[in-house]
Order: sequence, then structure tokens, then C-alpha cells
Amino acid sequence: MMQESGTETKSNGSAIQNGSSSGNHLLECGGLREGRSNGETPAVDVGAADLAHVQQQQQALQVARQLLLQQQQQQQVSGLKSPKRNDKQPALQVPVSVAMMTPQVITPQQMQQILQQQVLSPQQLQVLLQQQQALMLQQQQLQEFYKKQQEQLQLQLLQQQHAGKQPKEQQQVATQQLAFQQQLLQMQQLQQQHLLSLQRQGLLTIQPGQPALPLQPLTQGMIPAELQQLWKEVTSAHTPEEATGNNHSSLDLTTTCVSSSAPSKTSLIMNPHASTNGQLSVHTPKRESLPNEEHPHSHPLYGHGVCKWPGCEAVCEDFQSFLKHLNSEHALDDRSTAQCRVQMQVVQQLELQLAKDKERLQAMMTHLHVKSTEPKTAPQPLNLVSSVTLSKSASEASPQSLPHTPTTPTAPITPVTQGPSVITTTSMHTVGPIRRRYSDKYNVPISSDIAQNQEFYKNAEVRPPFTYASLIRQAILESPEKQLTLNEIYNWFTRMFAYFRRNAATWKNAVRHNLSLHKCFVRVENVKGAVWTVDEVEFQKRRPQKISGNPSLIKNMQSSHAYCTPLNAALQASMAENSIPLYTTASMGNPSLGTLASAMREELNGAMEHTNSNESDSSPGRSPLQAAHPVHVKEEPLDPEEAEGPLSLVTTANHSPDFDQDRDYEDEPVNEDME
DNA sequence: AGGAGAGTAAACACCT
DNA sequence: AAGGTGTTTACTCTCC
Repeated sequence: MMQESGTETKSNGSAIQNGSSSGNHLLECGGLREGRSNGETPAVDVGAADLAHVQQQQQALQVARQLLLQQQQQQQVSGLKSPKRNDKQPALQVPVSVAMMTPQVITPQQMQQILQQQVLSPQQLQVLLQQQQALMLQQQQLQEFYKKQQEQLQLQLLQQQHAGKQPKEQQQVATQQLAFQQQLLQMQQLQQQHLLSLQRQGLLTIQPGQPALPLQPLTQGMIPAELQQLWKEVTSAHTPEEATGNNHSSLDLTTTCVSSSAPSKTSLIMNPHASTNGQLSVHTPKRESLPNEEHPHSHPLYGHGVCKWPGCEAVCEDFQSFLKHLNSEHALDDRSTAQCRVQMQVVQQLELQLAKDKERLQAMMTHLHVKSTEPKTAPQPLNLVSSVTLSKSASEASPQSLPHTPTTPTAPITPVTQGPSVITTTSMHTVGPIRRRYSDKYNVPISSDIAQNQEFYKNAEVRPPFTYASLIRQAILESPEKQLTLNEIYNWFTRMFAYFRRNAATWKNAVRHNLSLHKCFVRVENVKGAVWTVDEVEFQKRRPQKISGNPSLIKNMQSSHAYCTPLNAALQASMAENSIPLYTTASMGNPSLGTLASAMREELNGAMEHTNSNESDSSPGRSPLQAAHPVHVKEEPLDPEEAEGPLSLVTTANHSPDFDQDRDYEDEPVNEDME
């Protein structure tokens, strides 16, 4: 999608350039342009001073227009300097003529970008759309009015040419256009407000030192401002500086907008790289400014005296120190941007999953003809958090798809070669089957874990971090008679774990295999048939399973139970298998999601310090996840090959090929996507 | 490097 | 005959 915008960009860019020299666009352009182009023809035999005056105005207009174009071109050029901005910048550049003719509050491409970059709630989207529509409507009206004015002006010009000078009429026109100018100003203000609100909502991000995406249209839709300037030229004596000043002011409108919400450069978390890809501009200038305006000292990234930037948790005495910290520690760099990108992926993934789960729930309810969330055995989203699966299956199911998932085709090609601690999907991804499992023999009481996080496992497609043997044993032990048929074991698996509702052929085979393989499972002939029981002695005899892998994980698990609930392991496993970068702040979007994200983030990062997690202040309701404690997570340097460009808004979620939960649980003929 | 545990795949036999 | 159940083998991966 970014690519689309990218191409648009190009075309737009060229359009601009052409537009400045050729008349193509001018011709399409409506009144003003026509006025100019037309004006040149009849102007020949105009001897009248006022007519010359009008011509002067038009020339001035042209000059101003060129100025504007130059500015735009300069922007482009400067944009080229920092490769990051290429994509976006041009995408936003709309030929002046186009800008005049079409409502350009925010271009569709921009909207698309926004939508891609930010995961918005439907409500937010709706509001946005409404605002957008309203603005567009207004702009259209203004444009119509503008056209009329231009026609009138032209008409009057012609009249003047024929009938001679009529200062009064000119005055009249001037007055009319003044009024029009005011409307344009209003329009601009509206746009500003709109943009500002967008910013506040976190929908737009403005990069420091450059006109950001959202502002572009303003700049370009600057025709009104241009007119203002011209009008000043026309109606009153003014110096060229003023003209340029005006130009500036028009631009300032945008920059003002920016600066108002993003006081400090560093506060803009946006990454240059991001825009490179034209993919991401997450993060939150708005969040920085907003708190000050509305809730002084409340900040999504700040809570309980701790910086809640993913993986940070630096203690900040007060809000001011937090701001300092934010600006210094989380400035624009690869790490921050990568974190943002990852965060966005997480959110995307979660939302995608949420959508799927909702759909599934709907289907279930429809199927069962129930209205309430009733299903017993069937998984139901109990709450936002638990209903959000981690789509582990996505990755685990199709390992081969992973390598390319994170880096979508649209993803930037600029890999993050640095940023040691940047966690990316790829860095977490483990190819092939996950063999790190542990039984309840080691620090992790499977029974308590399962009981504790039952709902989570039921709803999240997270592979339980236990071996098949442990799970089978658990299933059997949970049964009243400590014995189960194979089918009952199957049922237990599917009932207890969302994960085992997929790829049935695979795991069922594994279950059978384990039952047969391990001596601890004893087959007993029963009246009904054969049932399986557990020989505890044999089970305990089994060679101790080591928790391998991440040393920190081991350390955590061994050293502190408190910090290492099975859930953590589950999460970690799922994250690893999922290639889901659970690396987030609670600041984005849905609080519940944020909570989940926050909790997961801790899983990944907070481990080290894992003092006390206070990330959940913004989150209502706790979930199993929240009970989770930080676990150390592998932080490996990015593989340059796999690493995505910073902040590339990857659409991994959309790519998870097998993340189709609507599949038949039982018959998964294929493992093509599985491990 | 090699052993062991674990997961996966598959072939095969038996039973219902 | 088809499908479920159970056994076994082979292979791979990961960890020690």
C-alpha cells in the first residue's frame, strides 16, 4: 500500500514540476488559472491602467504560485536528502492545480496512510471520516464560491476591457474577494483544527524539521493563502518580504500546528526512517502535548513514576523529568523507531485477531442460536485481552512464511543493522518447531498454570509451553477417574487450548505418539474400550527436562517463581513462535489491547528490571496476562537480512496465511503451514 | 561431536 | 471401506 502511495508520490511530484512550467494543469484548474491564461490573450489591447493593475495582480499571482511551487520542489529536494521522507513527502505533494480543484483536507492516500499507520478503532475512524467529509464539503462549497468569484472577476475584466475602467466595480470585486479570502482563512483554520485534532488523536505524526504528511495538504492547499497574499499585494501596498512572509505564514500555519502540539523536536517520536518507508509515523506528538493541555502530567508513556516506553521503565521522579527522559532516551533513533514499528505490528496483529475472534464469536452464536456468550467448550472471547489471540499459529504454522511476513514487500529495505535491543519480529522468530517445552516438574506447575490461565489458553492461540507428555498427563489427572480415552484426551486439548483447535492431524498424531512412546502412559482396557492412565512413578522417572534457550529465561525461571509463571513461558513461546513482537506500550489504542500489549511488553523487555510492573494503570480489568510477570526475552541483534527497516509499518498481520481460525478444527489435512 | 529429549511425519496394523 | 486407535520408525531440532 505504501508502494501505492509511493507511486502516487512520484506522479504527483512530477505533476508539480510540470505544472509549474506547463499549462496543462493550469488549464484544468478552474477560475484562477483560466483567469490567468485568459488574461494573457485579451490583455494585448488593454490600455487602461486598472486593467494593467489587474494584470499585475495576475502576474503577482503567478509569481506567488511559482514561489509556492519552488517551495514544494525544495521540500522534495530536501526530502530526497533524507531518504526516509521520500515516500511520504511526495505522496502528499499535490499539484497546485489539483489541490485547488479537489478537496484536499487530507488526501485519500493520506487517509490510507493514516489507516495503515495507525490502528484505529472503528469509532475513531468514523469520527475521522465524518470530520473529513464535513471539511471536504465545506471546501467544496468554498471552491464553488471561489470559482464563481473568479468568473465574476473575469467577467468584470472583460467588461472593463470593453467599457473602460470602473474603479467601483473593481472595488466591489475586491470586497467580494476579501470576503472570500476570509472564508478561505476560515477554511484554513478548519483544516488546522482538523489536523490538530488528528494529531491529538495520534493519527498524525509530524516530523520535526519537516512538513509532515498531514501538513502537506495544508501547504499545498495553500491556494487560499496564496490568494491572501496576492490580495495583500493587490489591495494594499506591501513589501515583497511581506509576501514571502505571508508565504511563510501560510506554511507556518502548518508548522504552527506542529509545534503547538509537539513542542520539542525530540518529543516527536516519529522516525525519519519511518517516513522513508512511507509506512509509519506512529507515535505521538499528540500524546506529548495533550497531557499538558488536558491532563497535566498524564501521559500514556508515563505512569506511576515510571517511563512506560516499551522496555524502559526508567524511574522518573516527576513529569518534567519524565519528559526529559523521554526526549533524551527515546529520541529519534533506530531503536525507538523500530520499537514503534513493532508496536504497530502488535497492535495490528491484535486488532486483526480481535476482528477474527469477534467474527468467530458471531458465527458461534449464530450457530448456537444464542445471544449471550454461552458456549461451554467452544472458546469465547471472555474479554478483550483473552480474546485476543496471539496468532502464534500464524508463525508457527507456517514458518516458511515468516521470513517474509515481517518484511512485507512494501517494507523498507533499510535494515536496522544496529540497535542491539531492538526487538523485531524476525529477531524473535524461531524457525521450525519449537522444542522448548517444559513440564510441570520444573518450577512450573502445569496444573496451576493451566488453571490460572485457563481462559487465556482457551482463547488465545498460544501454544502451551508444555510437552505433549505433560499435557496428556494433565488431561488424565484432571479427569475424575484419572483415566481418559484417546478421544477424551483430544477433547481436553481442544477444550483447554485454542492452539489445539488447529492442525488437529498433527497434534493428535503427536498425542498418540506420546502415549505410545512414554512408559508413563498406561493403556488400560476398559469396558468401554481402552483408556489411558498415568504412571506417576514412570512419569517422574523421566529424565529431567531442561529449560533451554534463553539463558535469561532460565535464570528467571530458576531464580524466581514469582516472575516466571507458566503463562510467561506461554507468552514467550507464543511470541517466539509467532514472531509477534509483543512489544508495546499501553498507550496505543484500545486500553485493553494496551494492557495486553503492555503485559506482553514486559514479557519481552521488562524482564531485567522487572521490578514492579506499573504499566497497567491505564488498563481496566486484569487478565491472566496481566498476572504475568516479566520474563527475560532474547534480545538478539537484528539479522540485517531479516530486519525490517525502521518503523516500516509492516502488515504482518495480513500476511499470516494460516491464521485462519475459521478452519475446521478437526481436519487439518495439512501441515504445510505447520512447523 | 554426540547423546538425549522432544516434535513431527509417516507407515503400518488392528479394530469398530 | 473408512476412519479411529495404537505402535513404531525415521527424521529433525535443540540443548547439554
